[in-house]
Amino acid sequence: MPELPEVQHAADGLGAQVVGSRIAAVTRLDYEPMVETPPVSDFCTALAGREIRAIGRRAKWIVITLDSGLTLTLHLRMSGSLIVHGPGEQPDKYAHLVLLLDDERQICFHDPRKFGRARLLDAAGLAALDQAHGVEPLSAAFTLDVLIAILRRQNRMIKPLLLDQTIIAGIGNIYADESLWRACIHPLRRSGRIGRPDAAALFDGIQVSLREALLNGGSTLRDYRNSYGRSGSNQEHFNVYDRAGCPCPRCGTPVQRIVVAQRGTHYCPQCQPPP
DNA sequence: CATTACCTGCAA
DNA sequence: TTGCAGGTAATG
Repeated sequence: MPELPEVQHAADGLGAQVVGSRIAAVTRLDYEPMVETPPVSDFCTALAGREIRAIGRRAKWIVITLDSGLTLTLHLRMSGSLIVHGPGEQPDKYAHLVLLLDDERQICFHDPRKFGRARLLDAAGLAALDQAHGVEPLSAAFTLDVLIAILRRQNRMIKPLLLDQTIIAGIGNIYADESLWRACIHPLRRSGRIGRPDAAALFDGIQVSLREALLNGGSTLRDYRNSYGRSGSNQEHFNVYDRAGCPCPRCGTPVQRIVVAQRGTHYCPQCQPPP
């Protein structure tokens, strides 16, 4: 579920609540595959007693900087959320990882599908995580010329390209569809055949879709909640995502749903002409 | 590039 | 009961 806007919002909300707090202990870890590295016992030991210095985001990873020099990184995958519980509040059965803070609050990694992952990284591990991902689409490094270079160099179907985290980081199925609709580009078009005007429209479409979602607190289809346990509202602003059969907001043509790269894909057959 | 697997809940 | 879901890694 969570894509860039949801992960950013989750990270911001978590940071506002727990930066400066200290992790007393890991009090629950009932699904060990969630921790990819280091071994679970080391993971728990290294977290105990550490102060949270900062919380940010890289791609779809939440990045938690600790006072030990290590960095806790969390990926929400499809159904994860991070919620701060008050003292004594009992986490439900989906809270597979719980960090108890020294003021008795608890950071709960809630994830019904158990796809979420955690890594505790040293500086080299953090650098490797960074290098494994592409440009941040809301950063100054992402310019129209950078996007055009990507489109030319890759020359593959535009939708799978947008979903490839090693090229551009943070776009997922929702915002790929929404960005392409804004740019009037068909999801099957080859990126190498997208000219400068369409690339400029895509550049704007990506940034507008992501920024709007961020302002709306992200999109909640089923599981996503922010760090206060609240849903986002951006799903009320979808133009095409999850709206098969509904009228296109621009021209009224019914939105079509096809499958591209094994993902449900929504577009307007009138505004986004086939290649 | 396509397919499958990882998990569970929920809607059809 | 079946199929589908915001993501990604591991296979042919």
